[in-house]
Amino acid sequence: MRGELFHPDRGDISLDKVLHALSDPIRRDVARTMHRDGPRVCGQLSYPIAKSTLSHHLKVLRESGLMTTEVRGTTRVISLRRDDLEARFPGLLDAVQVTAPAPEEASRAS
Amino acid sequence: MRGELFHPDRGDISLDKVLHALSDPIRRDVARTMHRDGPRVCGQLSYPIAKSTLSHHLKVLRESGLMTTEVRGTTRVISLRRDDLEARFPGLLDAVQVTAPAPEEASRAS
DNA sequence: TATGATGTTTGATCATCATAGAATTTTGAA
DNA sequence: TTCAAAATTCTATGATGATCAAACATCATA
Repeated sequence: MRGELFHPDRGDISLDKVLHALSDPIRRDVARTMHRDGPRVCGQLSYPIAKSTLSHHLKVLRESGLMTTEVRGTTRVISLRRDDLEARFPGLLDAVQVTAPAPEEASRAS
Repeated sequence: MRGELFHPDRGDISLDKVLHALSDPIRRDVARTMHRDGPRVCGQLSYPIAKSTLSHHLKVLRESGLMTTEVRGTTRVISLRRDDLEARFPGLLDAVQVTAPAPEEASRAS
């Protein structure tokens, strides 16, 4: 936990990686939570998975360019890179229901 | 090639599967081509991959709900399920640059 | 009924991924 | 300095995934 963590520059955020990151429901939920509640400390996230697994998901989110991780003492604050994503892929966060009204999982459609 | 091919109902199209399907650049390009040129015959698609690999990608696209495959004699006509996708996940196809101006790969952003 | 054209399916291989437990790193506080 | 808390990294494993070559199925037509 020495050097700085990798974050891609805005212009280097790739659609391939972003879509792959978003294809996992837990990662989408983390993104949604960051959007809804603002920056979070990792420990405040709770999912039925091991800590190391969550850590892996956070790494995928960070390296894809979806969020930033800021080291604050012994904790880490994660935030959605909303502006960068909106600039690079307008409408995407809305479309995947990260930012969005999106009440229940199954939006009536058919 | 006997029975009918599986296509999920509009309401059963899952975001997980759609995003996974779209996370591959070849599959995104197939979707973009269908949108730009209308329904295509598979053989008109040309990528530097084996036929069987392309067939696999088309299956992923079809089973995710992104396109339909219609058997026409010895060929198959594939089409983008634009309306279904728009109804289920508004703005998604635009955001992932399937339907969109999207001139070059690297949209100036940073 | 052969034959060719169009795709798919099968079988195999190598890579990537989600997952978890254990060990490790870092920091803050007793 | 010792210890607890927070989170990552390491290591391993089972599941998917992308890929290709070869075999197969279907249809149209000579």
